[in-house]
Amino acid sequence: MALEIKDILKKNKLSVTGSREKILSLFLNHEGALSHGDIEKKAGEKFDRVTVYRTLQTFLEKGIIHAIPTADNSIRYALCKDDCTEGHHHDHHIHFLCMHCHNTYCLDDIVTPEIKLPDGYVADQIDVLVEGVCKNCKASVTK
Amino acid sequence: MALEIKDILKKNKLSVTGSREKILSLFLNHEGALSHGDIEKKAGEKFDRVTVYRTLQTFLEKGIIHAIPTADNSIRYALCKDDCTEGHHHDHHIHFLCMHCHNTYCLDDIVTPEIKLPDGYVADQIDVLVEGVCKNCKASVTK
DNA sequence: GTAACTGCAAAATATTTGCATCCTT
DNA sequence: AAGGATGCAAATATTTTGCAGTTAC
Repeated sequence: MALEIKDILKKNKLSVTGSREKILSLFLNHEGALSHGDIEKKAGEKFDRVTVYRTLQTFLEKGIIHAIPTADNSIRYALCKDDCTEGHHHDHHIHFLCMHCHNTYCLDDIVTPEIKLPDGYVADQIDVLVEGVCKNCKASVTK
Repeated sequence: MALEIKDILKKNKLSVTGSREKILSLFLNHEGALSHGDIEKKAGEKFDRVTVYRTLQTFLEKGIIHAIPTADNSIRYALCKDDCTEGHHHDHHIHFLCMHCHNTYCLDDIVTPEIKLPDGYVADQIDVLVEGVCKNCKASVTK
């Protein structure tokens, strides 16, 4: 796992530092998306808050993670798939926000939205946020 | 128009005050969504910033407006249709963010998304944000 | 060794809260 | 008249910036 982390950083022409390894490992070991606050908490008191801001910004610019705006105005971040490059993504994202465990899942390559726009509107990118109950929580709730 | 504004406030059991009339009129006279900053600017220097916060909060709670989270982390607000009540909406929203004029349009009752979730995921609410070029800008750009 | 990264301090910005005053009903 | 809304001041929270010291390559 540690090797994978270093590889991702090197592939993106980033120097391998403790904070980057730590923050990237948080994403790799967490199914779902993380908020800035989540990352600060999970990283312990080891890193300055400013470093978290700057690391997330760097990861965003490199396309390692992407931002997910949610209805409660708390931005979450999640790992991008390999085909996300240089901060640009393919033309649609599907995210699922579980009302039960509050995890955010990226379902990008699982479903495809069909959006019929009115005449005259041209779509360039589509972001879908679905709120509901995720697979894991559903399983634990209903037997 | 002034009558309509008062009616909306009264229908929602809100007292009719200058700031509420002014802020509500901004929404009624603007096709698209407004950010907190937009509202402060358009309202001129007449209202305290705190009043804008509190008025938007009140309108949100009454379901007069709803919040639209966007990828750049700037929340916008837009009028709700009549069937939005008490801060709860129907189960899907479609918003269109124009990359040209930067307006945000609500297309709620125009299109219906078809989202096929993986097994085990249960959807409760669906929010769609489409980025592209709106009808008005398309018309002005292409002859 | 050099360029880049980090932590600290501080500035800038955004949001919330308390309270006295004013306005709506 | 009474309850609610507003403005002001101030407290909090969030995000950004500058710079000196440290680390990666």
